Amino acid sequence: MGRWQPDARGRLALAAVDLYSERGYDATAVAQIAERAGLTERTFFRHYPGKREVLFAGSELQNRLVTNVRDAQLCTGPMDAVARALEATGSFFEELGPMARARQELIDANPELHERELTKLAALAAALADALRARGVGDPAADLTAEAGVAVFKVAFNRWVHTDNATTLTQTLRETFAALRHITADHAPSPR
Amino acid sequence: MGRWQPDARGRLALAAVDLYSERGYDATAVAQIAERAGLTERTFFRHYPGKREVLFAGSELQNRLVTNVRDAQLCTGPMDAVARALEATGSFFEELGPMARARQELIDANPELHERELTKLAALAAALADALRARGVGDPAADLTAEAGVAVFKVAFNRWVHTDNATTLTQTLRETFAALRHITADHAPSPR
DNA sequence: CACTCGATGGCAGTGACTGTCATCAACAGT
DNA sequence: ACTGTTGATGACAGTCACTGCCATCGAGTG
Repeated sequence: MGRWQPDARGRLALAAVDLYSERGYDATAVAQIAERAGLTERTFFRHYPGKREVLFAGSELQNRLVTNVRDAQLCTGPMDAVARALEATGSFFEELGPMARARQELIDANPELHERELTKLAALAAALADALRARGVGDPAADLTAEAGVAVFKVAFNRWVHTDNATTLTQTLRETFAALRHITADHAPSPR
Repeated sequence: MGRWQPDARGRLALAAVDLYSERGYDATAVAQIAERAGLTERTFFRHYPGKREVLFAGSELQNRLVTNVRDAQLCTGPMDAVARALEATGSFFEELGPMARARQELIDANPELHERELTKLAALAAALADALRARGVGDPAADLTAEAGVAVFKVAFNRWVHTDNATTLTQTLRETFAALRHITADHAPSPR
């Protein structure tokens, strides 16, 4: 057996989420997280670069999206590629189920965490735009498609997460993309 | 004459921007800002809630946008209202001229500042969505229109700020809205 | 057995931010 | 002119996130 208990990182994450839920994010000190995990504060910062990052560690969503966009059929337009890539991630969240909702409650309750989420979504948009450029989409179409796609995701996810599970996230995403299509179709160019 | 020099807040802002530009944001301590302004660190935090907020103090852009959306003609669709409200703010930035670019350079050089900017844009989207709902726009159309509008603004502003002033921001916004219209028009509903 | 390596502890330090109380000119009312 | 209040500031101690540096010590390696 090792000199230390296994999976220090996982224990830290568990302790952090528990404490954030129990006493609130602000009222939780890093030293308390470390103590509950049987470690020291210094070790916490060896596993996570900050207090917030425990809740934003993975990059699986971004990886899936980029892969999906890269592997999309060549005939599809940029918005189709992004839309289908996003819709394909619905299962990702529905597997997590109530975990995703609990996490989102934590984030919504803290401006600092909400801010961190926005930068994660911005990174996602940047990665999507890069994937589109790799498909030959030019500028500013690549950035715009990525940003618009993430905007749709924001609205759809927010709607899904605050609804008592009648419709799936994938379905909500489809409807939101359709709504964007209608909204922009009504929009006429501004007169000079 | 008062007991103190006038406009403490303004002196703090000036000192902060100067120091951020000279030594960088991270290398500048709040105590140094206060010292240059002839004040103490404690007083800085009485005028600004944090080190970042010096660069994000005003809310004039948001006020203008909300007013413009509220006063838009009733016959215009939601996206038209948002598009024209945004295009009307072009003059706001062009009056500021090179100040806007210098500020953006600072922000782009620091992830912490960039993060703050994202939450300001998110607040702007929320305010736009509220203004749309006040016009009778329902959900999720209000949120979606606001988020899409802000997405367009992000791309257009980024493009304008990194270009040597050939075209105006208003013009860039018009083109970007047109690009969004083309991109979404090509997008077909996903097959079930 | 010696040697290295990797994960951790310990500890001091910096800097952002807060709570609290003291100060003191300006101002209002009498 | 006297007095009480107010408002912006100074002064100071304290908390907490985060960092650098060095020590420790079991586990693998030769």
